[in-house]
Amino acid sequence: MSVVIRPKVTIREVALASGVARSTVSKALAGKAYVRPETKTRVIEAARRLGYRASSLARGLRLQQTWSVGLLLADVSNPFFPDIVRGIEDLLWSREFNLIVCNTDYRKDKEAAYLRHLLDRQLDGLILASTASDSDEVLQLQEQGTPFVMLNRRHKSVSTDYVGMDNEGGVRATIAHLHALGHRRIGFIKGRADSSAAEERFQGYRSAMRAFGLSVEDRHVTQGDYSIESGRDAAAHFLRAGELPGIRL
Amino acid sequence: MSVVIRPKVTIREVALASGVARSTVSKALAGKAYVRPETKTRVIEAARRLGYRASSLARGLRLQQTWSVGLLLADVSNPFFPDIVRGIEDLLWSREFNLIVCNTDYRKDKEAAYLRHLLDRQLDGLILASTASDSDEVLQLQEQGTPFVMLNRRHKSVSTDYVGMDNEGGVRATIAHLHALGHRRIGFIKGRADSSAAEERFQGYRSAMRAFGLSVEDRHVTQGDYSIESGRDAAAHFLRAGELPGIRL
DNA sequence: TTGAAAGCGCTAACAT
DNA sequence: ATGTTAGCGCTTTCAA
Repeated sequence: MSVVIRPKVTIREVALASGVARSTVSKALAGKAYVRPETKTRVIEAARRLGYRASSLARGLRLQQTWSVGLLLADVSNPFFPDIVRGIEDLLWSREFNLIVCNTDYRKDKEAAYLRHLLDRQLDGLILASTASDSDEVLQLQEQGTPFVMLNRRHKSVSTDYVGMDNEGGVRATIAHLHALGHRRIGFIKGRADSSAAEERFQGYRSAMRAFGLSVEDRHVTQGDYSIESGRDAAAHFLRAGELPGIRL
Repeated sequence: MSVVIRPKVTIREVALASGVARSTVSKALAGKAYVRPETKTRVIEAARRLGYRASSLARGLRLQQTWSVGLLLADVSNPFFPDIVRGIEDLLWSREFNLIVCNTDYRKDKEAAYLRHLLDRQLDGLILASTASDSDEVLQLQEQGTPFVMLNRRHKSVSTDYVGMDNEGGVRATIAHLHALGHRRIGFIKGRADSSAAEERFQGYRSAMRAFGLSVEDRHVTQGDYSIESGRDAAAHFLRAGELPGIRL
């Protein structure tokens, strides 16, 4: 088997083929600036014939753009995330941008390493969906001027763009519901300590309990970490204690 | 609020700061080639102090590399995929490569468009997990010389690298199991027509049925498309027909 | 309307 | 051991 090595055709070949300068090819293809219609069609035709596609590496270096955004999340295989990834990717696709997916495993070091790595890549934007609430890197990002959004996580001191859900309100509604059903001993499994979302949910629990005149007892609150195992452990804990919690979060 | 614009520090700054040429900085940082130890530490120190990080855009253009691989799949939010994405990303992370995730929605046109797009990006490799078995683009890929692997899908005419599961054997084992349990009327919901995996599974169904001396009846075979809806429709179909299928695939 | 030249930031071949 | 030069492929002044 002989392998056909077909060198990628560059703007140079198109220029040669259509008898104009490289800069003219660029203009003709970009569609802006003055180019004689006749020249323009000739260039476009040559480009088509040669199968020319501009190198995004070269354009990127020149324009300082990558048409890519990075998404930092804890773990794509956590069922919480795929729909989010999907939604983001859909929008990016429509804009001809690419999505780079990064799993941080809830680890600060991995997250920081990834962030550094992504900065080298000069991505056009970053979506942070797994950042610890006290991450220093977020601060650096802001200084660096890289556009980014926090997703479902807030930074505890730095003010940033943020998209998220009403964690506190959600838990309050849940507890109101259980209360309406007549439940009074309502337990709570906390999320990771460094998650602002977990913190907000716990706030919701406490304020709702207080609002209903129920006391928050230590034995009704356990610590989880969003994993299946920690949920099972917490449930077992409640059962062993002879408690049947009305809510598992 | 004044925004601090801190220009990205380039190799030039490091060269200036350490009093050597840009090429020397490059060598010193790369760690190969001859550089006097003293010079080397001076350069490294300057780089550290200035927070220098080489632009991967510039390096990429020069080295014709992107340290990225693209993954084409039907839909990340299909529960089949997240674990695969996760596994791929884990390996890439360890090699300091990035993963670009692309949803094709089982659409040939979207897949082709994405493929073109990814070729412009000059990715270092591609993983095709959603390609129709008769895609022309696969052929082009091969001619272009871009390294790629087919995942769970085979091309019907082109021979490529391939990673997949034993579709036929899996279904045969399933049917053997049902048969051992005493079932005789065994139905089958086919996957998408353009999927080699679906084809292999159906082969497994037919050969296993034959092996057990069971006839494959039209009313026991329906067409699905991997969506929840199509599964529900097929199940409803069987139930309406007064059949209780022993297998839903 | 077109082309020549410069430059994005880097690495490698080639002097020195 | 270090520096000079060229060039990756593109876009954008600027000049013609």
